[in-house]
Amino acid sequence: MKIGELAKATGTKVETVRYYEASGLLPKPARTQANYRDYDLSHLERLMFIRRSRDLGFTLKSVRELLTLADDNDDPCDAVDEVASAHLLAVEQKIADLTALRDELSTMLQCSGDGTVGDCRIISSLASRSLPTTANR
Amino acid sequence: MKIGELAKATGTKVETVRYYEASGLLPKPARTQANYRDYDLSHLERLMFIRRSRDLGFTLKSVRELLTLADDNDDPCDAVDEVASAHLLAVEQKIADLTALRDELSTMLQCSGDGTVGDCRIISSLASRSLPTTANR
DNA sequence: ATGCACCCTGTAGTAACTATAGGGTCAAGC
DNA sequence: GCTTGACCCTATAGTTACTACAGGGTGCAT
Repeated sequence: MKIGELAKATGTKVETVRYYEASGLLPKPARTQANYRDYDLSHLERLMFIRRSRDLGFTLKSVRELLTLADDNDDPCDAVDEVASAHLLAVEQKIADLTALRDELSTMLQCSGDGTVGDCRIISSLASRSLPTTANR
Repeated sequence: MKIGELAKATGTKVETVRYYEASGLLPKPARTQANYRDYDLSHLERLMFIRRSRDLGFTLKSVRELLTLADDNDDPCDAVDEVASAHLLAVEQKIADLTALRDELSTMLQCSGDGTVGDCRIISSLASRSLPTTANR
């Protein structure tokens, strides 16, 4: 199959497919006489794996790891578990961070009124958390 | 104050401060005879505003908008409100996305066992969502 | 033979920094 | 008076995961 078909079948852009090849995630396919990439089922499966992993928020680095692990069919699956668990933890952390952030934002927005910028609470709440008494963070 | 002091006072890296200047967020300060940047209180305040906004997840583009709006002290504060509300919405969307993702990940992880990669459920659940019947997405 | 959709390579652009190279400045200590 | 170390300067490249050209070739239909 040609790159456009592969791309469509996996919901990927053509450029992205080429990018995955360039970064070594997708093996180089055969070429037709016209120098077109010619993919087979194994490429399709691998690309689907990559896309699904990306959809689940794994970085390409993690995808690379997962692919390496998946290729070694006899390895214990602990390492896979580790990658996935680490990612789950990271996602949970991000949710917690974003939730805190949402609360702050919505507090900030609640006291917004009809005034001008001069006495806008949003602006002033952005301007100051702690004033220049000591260094923060 | 010198750039290092400003950086420390706002929890910013020196390079980041220079980057904000280069991208027009922070006005160019005076220079000492030795060509060192020489900041005053207004810079400190502006940088604090920027950092606080960034901490709340605003993009630099939004920060730029907020700063422009904040500078125009007599404008109605509606525009500020709009930027902040849009951001709140985006954050809420992201939380929803990540929550769905977390659920999928944790489902995936629940059925992980002690086997080898050959029958690892994580790998197979990454490999296939829908098989090459139709295009997805 | 001409149009159109598709393919090719190679390079640059995106966001928001971070890091490096290769240099100058300043105050302290010997 | 000279060195050492911490700081400052500019300019450029690297990071992540793509996306978007520019400039060209291919294949099929009309």
